[in-house]
Amino acid sequence: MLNGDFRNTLDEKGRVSFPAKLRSVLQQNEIVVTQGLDHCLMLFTTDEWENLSSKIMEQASVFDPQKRKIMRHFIAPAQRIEFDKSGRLSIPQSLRDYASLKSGGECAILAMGKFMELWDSESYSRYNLQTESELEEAAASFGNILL
Amino acid sequence: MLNGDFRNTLDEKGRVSFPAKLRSVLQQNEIVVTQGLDHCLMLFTTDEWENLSSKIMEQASVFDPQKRKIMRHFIAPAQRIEFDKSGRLSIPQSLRDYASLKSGGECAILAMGKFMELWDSESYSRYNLQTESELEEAAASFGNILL
DNA sequence: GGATTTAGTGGGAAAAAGTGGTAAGTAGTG
DNA sequence: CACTACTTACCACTTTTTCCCACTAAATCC
Repeated sequence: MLNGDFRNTLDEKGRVSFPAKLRSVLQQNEIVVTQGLDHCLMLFTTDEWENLSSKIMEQASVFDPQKRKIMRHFIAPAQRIEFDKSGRLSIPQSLRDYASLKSGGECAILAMGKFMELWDSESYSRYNLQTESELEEAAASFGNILL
Repeated sequence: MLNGDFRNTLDEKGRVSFPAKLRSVLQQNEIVVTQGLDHCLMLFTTDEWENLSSKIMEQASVFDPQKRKIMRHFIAPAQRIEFDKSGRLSIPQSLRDYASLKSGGECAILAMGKFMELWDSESYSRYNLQTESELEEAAASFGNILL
């Protein structure tokens, strides 16, 4: 079970170093990156990705507009990326654009359960501000689980 | 299993360089291009195309208006195109028109499973904006797969 | 608390990918 | 048959990516 919240910088060449703590849990030299929701990127282990994508593809018919949307959003942008010698990921341009990751900017890496998210730090702060009120409501509906 | 999301430019002569990463997966130096849905082009390996088109043709009766439509839309405009020495595809005029690909404009190449799509970049952005709300709904129905 | 290891950052050189243009060939037209 | 328009093939250049090495900062160990 993955967890963690890290801040690293995306350098001029579009590389982020992937937190060592997460790498040691993953036990593999590569990861699958694709578009997520709310304009962040989602990261999966190769196994998790195979699992997820095959489930999507099973259901996917090109003639259903919603499924086309899902395929274009999640399946197409997915890329297997290997860590370099210093444990960094080189994020492809199109994915950087989607998550508005700026060269030289800070990004947030969140790990939760079976997947991870990669955010532009500013976008993430903005998201947190905008959804602050939703948190109360959301937490309320989970109240009985918590205590 | 193909995947990827790339942005390349269509030059003044109607050529797009086909992403090297996809070419290395395809293992052949030609591809079949035809009209797709949502005003993009669809690209197939020759094998996939043979497979798909013969399935369409089996069912096709000239006396059913819907099937005439399918044949005219997918079968008729299909073209085998070879890569040039620098790995580019020269897109025929009529297909460029269908996808409103502009000379000197940027285009998006999406790969998903058994086929690929070629979009005018602007049209694709427009599509993404228009379908942003659908994504939430569509993703919701896949929520249980994710976790 | 100082020394050693580990994580994270930055940059240079080589390779690969993508782009633009000229020349040669082909087909269609008057 | 000649001319024009268009396509194809080839070559040269630019940009991006990849690989490697070096440095700094932080954490860990004794």
